[in-house]
Amino acid sequence: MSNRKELPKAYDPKASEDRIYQFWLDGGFFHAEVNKEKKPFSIVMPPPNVTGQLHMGHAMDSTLQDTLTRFKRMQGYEALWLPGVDHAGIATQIKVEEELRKEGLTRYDLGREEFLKRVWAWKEKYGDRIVEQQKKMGDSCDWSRSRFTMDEGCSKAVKEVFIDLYQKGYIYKGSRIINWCPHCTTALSDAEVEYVEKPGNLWYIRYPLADGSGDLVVATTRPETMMGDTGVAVNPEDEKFKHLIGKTCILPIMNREIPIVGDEYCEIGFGTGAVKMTPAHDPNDFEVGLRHNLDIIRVINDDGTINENGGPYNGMDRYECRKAIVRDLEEQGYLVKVEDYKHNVGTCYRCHNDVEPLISAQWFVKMAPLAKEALRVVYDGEIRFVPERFAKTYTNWMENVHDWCISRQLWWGHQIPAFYCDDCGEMTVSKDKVTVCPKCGSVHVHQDEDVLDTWFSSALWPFSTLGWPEKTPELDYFYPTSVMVTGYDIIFFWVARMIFSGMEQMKQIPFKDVFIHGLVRDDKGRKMSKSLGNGIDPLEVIDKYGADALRFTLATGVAPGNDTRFYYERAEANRNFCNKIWNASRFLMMNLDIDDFTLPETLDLEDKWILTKYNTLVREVTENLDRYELGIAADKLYSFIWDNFCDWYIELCKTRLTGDDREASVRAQKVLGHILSGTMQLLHPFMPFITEEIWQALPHEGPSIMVSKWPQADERMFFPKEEAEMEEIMAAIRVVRNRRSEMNVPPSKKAALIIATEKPDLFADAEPFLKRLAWASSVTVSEEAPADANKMVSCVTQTARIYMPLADLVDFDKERERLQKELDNALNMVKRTEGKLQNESFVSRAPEAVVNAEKEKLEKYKELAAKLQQSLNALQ
RNA sequence: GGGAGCAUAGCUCAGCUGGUUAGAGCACAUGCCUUACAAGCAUGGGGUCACAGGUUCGAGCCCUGUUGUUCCCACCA
Repeated sequence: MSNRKELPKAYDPKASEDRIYQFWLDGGFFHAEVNKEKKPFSIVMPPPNVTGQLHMGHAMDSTLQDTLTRFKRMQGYEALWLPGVDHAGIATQIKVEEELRKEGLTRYDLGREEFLKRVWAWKEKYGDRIVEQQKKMGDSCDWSRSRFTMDEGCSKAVKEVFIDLYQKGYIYKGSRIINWCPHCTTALSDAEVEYVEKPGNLWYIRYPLADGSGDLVVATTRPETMMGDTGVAVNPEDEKFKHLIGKTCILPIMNREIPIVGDEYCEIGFGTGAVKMTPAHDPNDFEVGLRHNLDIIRVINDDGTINENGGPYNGMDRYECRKAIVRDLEEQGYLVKVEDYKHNVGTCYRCHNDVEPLISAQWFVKMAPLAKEALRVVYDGEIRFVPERFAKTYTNWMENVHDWCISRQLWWGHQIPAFYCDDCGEMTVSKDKVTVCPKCGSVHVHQDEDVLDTWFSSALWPFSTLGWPEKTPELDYFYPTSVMVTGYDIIFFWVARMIFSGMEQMKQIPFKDVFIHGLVRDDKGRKMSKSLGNGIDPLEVIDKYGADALRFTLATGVAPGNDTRFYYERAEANRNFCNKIWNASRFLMMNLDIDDFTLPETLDLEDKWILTKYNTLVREVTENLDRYELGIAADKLYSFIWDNFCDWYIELCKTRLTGDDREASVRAQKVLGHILSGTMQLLHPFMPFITEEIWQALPHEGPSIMVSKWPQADERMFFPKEEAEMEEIMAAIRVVRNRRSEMNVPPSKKAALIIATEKPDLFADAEPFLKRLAWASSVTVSEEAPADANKMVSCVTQTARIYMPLADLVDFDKERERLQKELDNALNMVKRTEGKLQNESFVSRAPEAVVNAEKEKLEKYKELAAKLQQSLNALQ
């Protein structure tokens, strides 16, 4: 017996995971180096926010990336998974400001420099938290190469790119309508605005014509902007209003005379047909204003209050103002009517407050020239989206992309490297700090106060993390990266921007494949969110069921790119799977007295069967993983391990392991060990901890399963004939079990089996299996049915008629009925298959293999039907 | 307005380039403490693959349309 220590009955992830992770770290197995002997495989991790705490989305991201990385590493690639953290401008600044507020302070009280010190301190304190959580997931990142978007190298890359794009004329500063968040007090890009349908009103307001000849009614959802109205637009083709173009009307409350202009933008028949124009607070009005030279009057402050242009409403909050102005309009008789109206309101993706469109001087990236290459590489298939449909999401967006507003009125981030002379107003864009104005020589120079959009630095992530702008060996070796793994929710924010940045700076794609996954939702299909309080903490799941169970849950049962719901029941099922694996290996350990798993010269029938299944599994799992079909690969592993290996092969081996034949026992141990350790290797990318634990406990070569060589399908280990024969035995076992179960015969009640078959040797050799797995007291094999068959229970497979003398338990009328039903079924199949084969066009057009399979099928059903008929006759 | 996804067992979902009698987990029913595992074993019930056409020798899968549903983009006041 084994001298190894007794293993506990259930797998305990807590006892293993931290220890194993530390073992991997100590072994340096996560580290990747430039190694010309090997092919590179690289993934840069989408950097989680420094404010962050691991959530299910990260857990999903991690699982997929780690699975791919571990797979490729075992396949012999130099596999780099490069981790990092994002400074997350707005999110982090908000967090620190909240902290300050508790002390009764604002960032302005501290001043920029002091405030930034506080943020850095905060980053030091919380920045590693998520890393610790990623380690709990088992992530095999090269932590020695971890990066931060605001570290020295990344900051250098940011400046370099800014200046490059500025010099090419792709970055410019201009006054345009931008999305402004009054809560975060910063500009946002279009991508950072989320539109939410909200119930609102449509207010109809009367604007009297200046010449007193009548009035004009406009409809608006935003009456609080009307102090900024500088015109009214009507469609030039509109018969109703045509004659008013060129005239003026009086803006109520403000009593300002404003022009009526004709513009196509105004749709005939929509609303009242006349639209108030507020160029400072609406992008469309702004465009119309440009065409007709309308004044631009801004009425809303950065903090969402009304400014001095707002007349009586000066100082009011925008929503207060809305109420006040509606009341005033009504009192003064200008309000014609109010309708309920559902409309989409832009909200800030960080704080979810309503965004205010307003005119402001900001920095922009001109997108048209950059989009061209970014589109080409996807059209041409240089970059491939998996699943493919996301390529369309990407191209649709990129084809219609607007210029990117990149300046943010924040302090936390990369400060824009533009310098202004206080004396002559000259602007200088420079990598190095400018202290003297190059135009007038003044020393009164200050840097632009604004910082860049967080996504500006993320856009450079695939090359900035590898050392760019320096020409490092890492950059040369690992770039372009192999695959980008991320959720579909950040295709626009991030994937799109990495692609055009990569093309512009590196002249090379940043990654070959984009592997897109969906969102993890709660059990009711809702998005997990803080406000709903329905988020499930991955660490809690790990605590309860183990990291392997969590990973397996996230990797299976979902088609690529689709959303998935998280159920504790699924994690539990996968925990049970861990336990199953654990007990299978425990079983082997208890029966193990050899030191190596080299396959024996002689293989038994069941060995050939499992080896055939196993080698098919190796081949398929490898193919599936290569095609990013992780769920399919995992499913195959699950059913191989549970069904083929545990439920059948281990049971079949028990005869040899418990028998007296030493040679036979050794053969079984070798094959068991060979398959189990190979299976652990195949499963390792999905379930790294338990597979390592088991692999270490078994005889093995090398320091760790994670650097062991990925199994190869062995062409000499496919035995189709024996595979089929074994399955004939299994079919017999199943059919006996089935009959016994129907008759409620307990396993303790054994029965003699009398088998009539054309393959007596095969079934005679299977006697131990039949005894053990079909509860046979004895097995008699012959070519003919017994004479007293009519007094026995019978069951039939394609190759055998099996009789059990359990006559006392059986109602022979029912028995006949059952056999007749089975016979009818078989005859139906024969008919169906014959029909197919008699179909001339099927035979001539279907591939030969399909036709042959159909012929085989026909033969089998014919045999089955014949046997059923014989059994039935015996009962007459 | 544009684009995309989904609709398969009671529930949640797989089903890869069309090819055996459509699968899994959970739930359900029956019988089992069979010396790896009751977090287990054995057996079973349960599906006109949303609907209607079409292509094909063959359709859950491809095409067209319909219905329901979800999401993304655009943002008509």
